[in-house]
Amino acid sequence: MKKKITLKHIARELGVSISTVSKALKNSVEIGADTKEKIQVYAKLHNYKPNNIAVSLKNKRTKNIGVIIPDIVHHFFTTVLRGIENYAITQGYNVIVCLSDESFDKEVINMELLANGSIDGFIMALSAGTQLKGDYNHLKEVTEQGIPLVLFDRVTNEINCDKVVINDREGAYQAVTKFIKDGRTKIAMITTDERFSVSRDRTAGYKQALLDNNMTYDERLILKFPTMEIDEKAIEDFFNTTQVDAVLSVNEIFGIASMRFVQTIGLRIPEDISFIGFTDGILSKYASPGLTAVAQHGELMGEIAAQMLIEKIEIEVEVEEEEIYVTRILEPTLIERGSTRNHKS
Amino acid sequence: MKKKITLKHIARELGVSISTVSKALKNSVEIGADTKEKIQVYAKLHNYKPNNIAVSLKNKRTKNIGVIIPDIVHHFFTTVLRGIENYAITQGYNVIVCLSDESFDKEVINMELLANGSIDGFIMALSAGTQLKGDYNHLKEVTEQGIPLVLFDRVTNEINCDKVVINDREGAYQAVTKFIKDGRTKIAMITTDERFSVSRDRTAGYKQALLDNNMTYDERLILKFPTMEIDEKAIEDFFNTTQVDAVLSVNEIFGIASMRFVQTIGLRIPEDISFIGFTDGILSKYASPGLTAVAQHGELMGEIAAQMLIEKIEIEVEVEEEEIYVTRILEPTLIERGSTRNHKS
DNA sequence: TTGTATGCGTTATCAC
DNA sequence: GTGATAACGCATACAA
Repeated sequence: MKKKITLKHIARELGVSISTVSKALKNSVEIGADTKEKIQVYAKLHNYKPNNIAVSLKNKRTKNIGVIIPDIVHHFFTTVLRGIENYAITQGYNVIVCLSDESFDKEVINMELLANGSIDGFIMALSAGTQLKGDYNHLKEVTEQGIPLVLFDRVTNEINCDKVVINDREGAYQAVTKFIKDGRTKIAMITTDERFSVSRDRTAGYKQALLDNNMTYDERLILKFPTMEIDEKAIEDFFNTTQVDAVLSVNEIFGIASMRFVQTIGLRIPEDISFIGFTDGILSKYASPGLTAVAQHGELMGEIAAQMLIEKIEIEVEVEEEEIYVTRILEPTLIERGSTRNHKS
Repeated sequence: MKKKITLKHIARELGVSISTVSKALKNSVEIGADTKEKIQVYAKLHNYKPNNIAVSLKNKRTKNIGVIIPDIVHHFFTTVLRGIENYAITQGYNVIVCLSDESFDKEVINMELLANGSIDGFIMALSAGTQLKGDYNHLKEVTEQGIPLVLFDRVTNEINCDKVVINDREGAYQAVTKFIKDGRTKIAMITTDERFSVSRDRTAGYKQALLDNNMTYDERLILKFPTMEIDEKAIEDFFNTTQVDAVLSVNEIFGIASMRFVQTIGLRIPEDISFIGFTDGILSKYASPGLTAVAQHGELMGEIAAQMLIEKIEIEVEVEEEEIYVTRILEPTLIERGSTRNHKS
């Protein structure tokens, strides 16, 4: 077991001082060519690498970014995480991942833990619990400490920080507009509690598109779940009692489950009923027929979030004045698959 | 912007020494009740929390565990990661995630980066690149430095360390046995290069089951891809030219894609052809029909890996003697869905 | 050109 | 009971 070597070891072995070694390894011009050579050779030979922790303590920079997401077994978050990781690594940052598990308490605990020096900044999507509770003090504390924060996807206006979201409203609007163009007249929406920012915005877009096309907004065509948890029974009841010819779903699971069910009761997709789901994920792609989806560009979102965060981390905030925070809004894209087709043609 | 408070601040404010503050906050009996009280109150009020980095430097323990996986947008790894995170958090550990992106080079870079003091131990699944290359020096170096390592799922015999895998061979054996019991006679297998440990073992189980049932092992019934990358065209060619009535797939993507294709050419599942896929994931569950799957119990695997790792981290390795490494083998479970059914009944 | 001293925030040993 | 001091590994301002 060969332990890690430190500057001190090298200094002792070579009979020089620690600072000489330190400078030599940074190729400082202060050090004589021969000593530098000697030290560098020795370091390479013994595979010297500076201790990250010591460097962090000294520099007050960890080169770690903390990511807190509600759930990792969720294709969209996973996609964002990949984007974050990809960009972070190019800038020499590591990603520390914590799961809030949709719980307010876990979110708070994880955040406090990481905020004690482990990370240089946060990227996060709010947990369901936090959104339902509406308590953002843990976020406020972090930002007040001067720790940069970027919120993505599930955000709140209560906090002043950089944000990156997709235009959920526009995505829903486009989807419904497409249904209408295709000749659909009874357009349903499967959504969740309005306290979830994404559901609120998507429902707003749905409604707007109907009104802009002189169609009526009918509450009975809305199937609303309290959480993101799927309830197959409710879906069955809904489709058994409600006549619809198009369905927009706030996530792909609801959409896929609905497609499966209506197929079992003899409806044809897309002839009798067509579907569009948010969050173009792996399920949408491999469903039969494929589920037309509003793509959220998770990977891009992650890259942008990481970019915004690292930028904030690296500009020395000498100016204590009013910070400028921006919200990047990405445009969604409709990915057409077998679950939609022109009704009249 | 209220900066983080340190022991030094408290000491200065209260006119005591730093060590007194440190002890008081640890409730040391050495400190007088009143000073202790005073200090604790002040600390609570100003929300003092020790700086993780400084503690790490002092203790030579980071309370971080490094996880290196090939890909995060992959349901199985994601599941394992959740298991790791769940357990780690209960023990006060954070998870630092790095993606090797199936590349040998990235795996090496990430590993070296984290090994320089950022983490107390590693949990990882080998990248495709590493397996194909067969070069495990980066793992050797880490273990030689005394950093605990747990390998899961994609492992190698070249490295002495704790491992946790499922019994891939047995999983395949069970699947094929079921096909045979159901009266299937032309059982195909979709797999990848044999240098991937999982493919090798699963193929071995497939072969063994055939032989044990006095059936012939026919190379022509094997569709082998060079990597885990899907090639839809090859799948189409295979099913267009080969007559089979059952298919075992080493992953769910290959299985799902195959099911979709055979349905388009008019075959009925499971009447004409039945399917079983490895890695029970979200796709298997939501496919039509559902894909019968060999469940790998990723979350459990992650928990066990984390448990093994943390145990190794926390036992002081005073005894330099021969380490005992164990390999935990989890038994797979067959999850039956619509893609299989008794052929003869 | 090289070395000394100091500090990052904490803990632990030892002296008072 | 309390505090000074050293140490973790590194970086750097300042001496020599």
